[in-house]
Formats: sequence, structure tokens, C-alpha cells
Amino acid sequence: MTEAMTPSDAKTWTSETVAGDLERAIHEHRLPPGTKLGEDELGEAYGISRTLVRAALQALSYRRLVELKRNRGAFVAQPTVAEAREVFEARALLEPRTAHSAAVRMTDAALDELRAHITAEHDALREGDTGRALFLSGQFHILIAQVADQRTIEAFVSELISRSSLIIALYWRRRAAMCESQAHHALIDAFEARDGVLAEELMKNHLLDLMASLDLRNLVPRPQSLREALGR
Amino acid sequence: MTEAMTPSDAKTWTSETVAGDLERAIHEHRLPPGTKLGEDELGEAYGISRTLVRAALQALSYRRLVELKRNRGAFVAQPTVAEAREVFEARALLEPRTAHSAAVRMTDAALDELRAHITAEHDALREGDTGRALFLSGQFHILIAQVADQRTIEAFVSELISRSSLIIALYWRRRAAMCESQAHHALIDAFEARDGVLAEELMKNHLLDLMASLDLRNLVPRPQSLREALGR
DNA sequence: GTGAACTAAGTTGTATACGATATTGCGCTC
DNA sequence: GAGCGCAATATCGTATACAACTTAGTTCAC
Repeated sequence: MTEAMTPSDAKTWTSETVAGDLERAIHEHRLPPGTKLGEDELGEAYGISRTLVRAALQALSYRRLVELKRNRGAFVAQPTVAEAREVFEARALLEPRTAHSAAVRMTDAALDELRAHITAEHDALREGDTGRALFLSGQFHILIAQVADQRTIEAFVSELISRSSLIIALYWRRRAAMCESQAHHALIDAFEARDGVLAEELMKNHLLDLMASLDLRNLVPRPQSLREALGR
Repeated sequence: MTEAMTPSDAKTWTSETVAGDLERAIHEHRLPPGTKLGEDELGEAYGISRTLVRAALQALSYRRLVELKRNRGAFVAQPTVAEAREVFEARALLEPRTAHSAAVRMTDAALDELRAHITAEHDALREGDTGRALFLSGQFHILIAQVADQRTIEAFVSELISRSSLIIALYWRRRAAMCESQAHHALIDAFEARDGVLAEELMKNHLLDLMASLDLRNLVPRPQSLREALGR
């Protein structure tokens, strides 16, 4: 399921690191929406007791990455179309202005880091690791909030990015072109020029493009797992 | 500490209801910033084991209302000046546009509810219950996000409102005039007229006024509890 | 008398045990 | 053979037990 399954690594896991590991697995689509996350199973996988597993699952449920159903267990969340719209609505409010702030405060070191992200994303795609590419693409957005020096907004954006990855897993229309890094390249240019207004506009359009590449018509919500589809 | 202390009520508490009860107590300033929240103490107060208490404290720590210090325990959070600025920065991005949406979608029933909130706030103030007044004042903002039909943004705003109450506890300048409901009255008028542009502008100014009524100079961060002041 | 070190008490961190609930499969009835 | 009901199994919910850490208090050395 995750690399934690290999019994060889002797890492000592905490609820936080387990939550992070699971979040990354979800973000990279190694754990697709609807996957059952059994407590015993996870505990054995990580070599910890259910106590810590439950803490990690709770943390993920607060970020809406995992849905906790009483007496039924934890499942990787399956955002509805309405929820998908809400997530991008929130991103539209937060990210453009944050990109503006980031452009103003941009440092050369941060620019290098952003460029490194794009390079790594390209490499991952060339290796066919679309999951890792998607993850890196998300980190790009989070890094922008970090540069803007807004940790509260960063936390919100981080959650929204992860949820976006679930939305992409469910509603992505054209599989071919991943998160087109064209937009990220253009953003970097704006950052390099410290052009806040341009960065804000580019981010706004980037998010609109992303949303446009999704199929958010209310046709078939994708039955997925028979019973889950009926919400029971 | 909270009404849960009275042993008479036979309510069965869950981690969620305990978290909600604690959050309200924090919001109403019955649990001031820096208060130690001992697990055994809380467990006895609510008549539950530490397991559920820990779950509730974790939930509150994800909302940044409680700070968890490893092997030290849980404390009501004490936002720094920088954090206070971040919270209001985030609110400035989220709430005005959300007020705009709310104005467009406003219903008569929601208008009545908003008015009821203001009335209840006045009553609380007249009774000298400033804590309850502050809580209701916050609920007013959350209700707006509900009307806007944005549950994701509502969750963010809800967190920011609660954190704002901590900020007010620490940095409020003029004790007399609580969250001046003048602004809320004006917002209701804009909502009644379904004037989105006006509501957005009023909300923006309301937040600026609120921030202006705080003392966010970096003078003395308020030592509070001697050792806590040194971050140890 | 000051300081360090050790000891003891208290609190949190984690695992485990037990009870409650949901689900599955079997067998019975019709 | 179809449908219902009951039992068995599996999983989650909560409490409790024990280990680890922090902290406070005391003693001893200097």
C-alpha cells in the first residue's frame, strides 16, 4: 500500500508522520478515493498500535482527506461535484492574492526552489510516475504561500491542494496532459520580474484552467463501490 | 471550568461534543489563552476517559485553538502578533467575497436568523455576559458563509473566528465597546437590499475596523506564565 | 548558602483489553 | 428455492494499564 509495508525499515512512526505518509499516498493516487483504511491493517503496516493509527486517521479526516464513518471505519474521501466546486472556489479566493504577495517578497533562493520543483516534476513525468508529478505540482502552490509568509493561508492551501488531488482522481477529463506546467513556468517568470499583478492574474487563470479540465457536470457521480455509492 | 463540571447532567459526551464544548468555552473567554488543559482533569469533568479527551484536544489543536506540547500537555493557544496578522489577512481574503455571495443568495429566513443573532448579542451585553456576546458576534460571520452555501470556506472562517476570539482576548485595546454591532446592522441592511457590492465593501471595512481596534504592536508579547514566556 | 544531582510524584505517550456495533454466512421455515 | 432470522466473525469505540518523560522537591557536596 505504501512504502511502510516493507517490514525492513525501522523508522519509528508517530501519528504525525503516519498521517503525512498517508496523505502523500493519497495525494499521489496510490490510495484512490473510496479505499478502506482498516485500523488493524494500517497498524500492522506501520508497526504501531491502533491508537496511533486512529490519531492519524482523525487528523486526515479534519483535512477532509478521509471520511470517518461511525462503526464502519475510515475511507479515502470521495468529494462530490459540489464539494469540488467549493474547493476551487476557496482556492480562487486565497491563491491569486497570495501569489501577488509572494511575487513582492520573492527571493532568489525561493525562485531556485520553485524551478527545482518544475524540473523534478518533468523528471517524474518522463519516468511515468504521474503520482509523484501530481504531488510536486501541488507542492509548487504550497511553496508560493510559504514565500508569501502566510502560514495560516498556507495551511488552508495545503488542505485544498490535497483535496484537489482527490478531485482530479475522480473528475479528471483528459488524462494526457497532467497539470500543464506551462502555467507554472509563466508564474515563475512573473515571480522573477517581481510582478505581483501579473502573478495574481496568472494564478487566477491557472486555477480556472484547472477547473475547466475537470468534468464537473452532475451526470454520474461514479458508483465506485456499490454500497458507498448509495451513501450507506 | 465549563458547565460540564456539574455532575448532575447525564449527557453522554463524545470527542466531538467535548471539542465543541471546549471550543465554545475558549471562544467565550471562559478558558483564557495559556490555560492548561490537563487530560485527567478534563476527563473527570466530563465523566469520560482520557482517550476521548485526547481526541477532543487533538481536534482543537488542528484548529490552532489549543497548542499540544509533547510530554507537556495541552494549553489554550496564545497567538503571537504575527499570527494575529495572518488570521486577519486570511479573513480579509475570504469573508468580503463570501459576504458578496451571501447577499446574492440571501433568503428572508436567513435574514431573520441574522437579526435574531444581533438581538441575542444585545441581550447578552445588557446582562453583562460579554463572553456570550462575543460568541454570538462570531456566529454572525459563520452564518454568512452558510448562506453563501460554501461549506469549505465556512469551515475556514469558523476556525479563523475562533482564533480571532483568542486574539481579542490577548490584544483587545478598548474593553468598552465590544464587537460594535453597528457594522453588523449595516451588513444586514445590505443583505436585505441584496446588494452584494455593498456587503463586500462593508465586510472589508468591518474587518479593518476590527483589526484597528487591536494593539498589534510588537511591544511586549505578554509573558503570561513565566516559563511559557520563554517558550520552554 | 549556592549549586548540582538524585529521587519521587505527577502527567503524558502508547499499547492492550474488553465491550459494542456492523456484517457475513448458515440454516431454518415456508 | 426464496426469504427470514440467528449465530459467528470482524471491526470499531472506549477504558484501562503500563512505560516514558517532565517537573518539583530534597539532599548532599563544596
